Amino acid sequence: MHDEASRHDEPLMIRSKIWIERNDVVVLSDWRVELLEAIDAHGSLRRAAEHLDVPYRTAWDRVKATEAALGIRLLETASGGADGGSSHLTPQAREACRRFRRVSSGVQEVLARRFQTEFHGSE
Amino acid sequence: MHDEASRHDEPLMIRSKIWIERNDVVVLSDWRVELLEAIDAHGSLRRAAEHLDVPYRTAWDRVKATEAALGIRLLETASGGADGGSSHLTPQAREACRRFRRVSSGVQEVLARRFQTEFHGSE
DNA sequence: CTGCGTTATGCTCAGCCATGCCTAACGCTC
DNA sequence: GAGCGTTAGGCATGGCTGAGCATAACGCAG
Repeated sequence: MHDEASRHDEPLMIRSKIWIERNDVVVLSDWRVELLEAIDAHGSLRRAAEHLDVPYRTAWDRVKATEAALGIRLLETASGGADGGSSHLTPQAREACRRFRRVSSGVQEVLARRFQTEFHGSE
Repeated sequence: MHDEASRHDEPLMIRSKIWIERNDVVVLSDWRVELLEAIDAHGSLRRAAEHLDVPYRTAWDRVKATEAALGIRLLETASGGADGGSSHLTPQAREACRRFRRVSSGVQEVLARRFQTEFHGSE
């Protein structure tokens, strides 16, 4: 033990995660919303995945899991064509993202401010 | 696939985690603070562990990890004696808990209120 | 009809982490 | 000194998750 990997030269950081679940399974999370927004921005699941530096397989899994948990269709996809294919968000997907953003907005900033006050960036 | 475990009869729930880390290792978290407070309340690591329904081994590991990451001594322990032994928080441990509580206080309530507004308890 | 890039999905494997089991030391009581 | 309950820690194991690999289908361009 005592690998001493926790060197004390780096500063402390406050972090947080926010998600929605049902029956102990994740329905929506900040990361998943990021993924959906990246898909929307790139028009492609594959490009979104590599933009977030996560395997395509993983990204696809999460989208499917989210669709199942949320019970709504999130993507309108097309395979084949000049560009190989595409993925776009459904209106309900965009609405879900917006709602989630409204729920979680500002929390990290509040935490960062309080953290600064209590731990003043060191310990 | 499609194990259909995500039945839609149960309501959605908003959840969150808050923690402090350094160099990607957890230094303090809401769960760890709970553990420390339970130790303080019971005067024993073992009783705190079973109160939180977690193996003693795990609880002890987390305390040690927290001490290492935080760089301060958290427990004053004694083994042997009439009661078998005891664990009590050091003043610095209590101070760390208080600070963390001040940082994270109220967040869950705010999220719950917003969540209620956006998803009104269903979907 | 061949090639290309994307969607879609199954399968395997490795790594991590929690859990559990075991042992030792301690110090009080009887 | 035997017993008890607690702290302290080593070690094995099992399960879950992510990552990687493989494959098929699709539809347009050339």
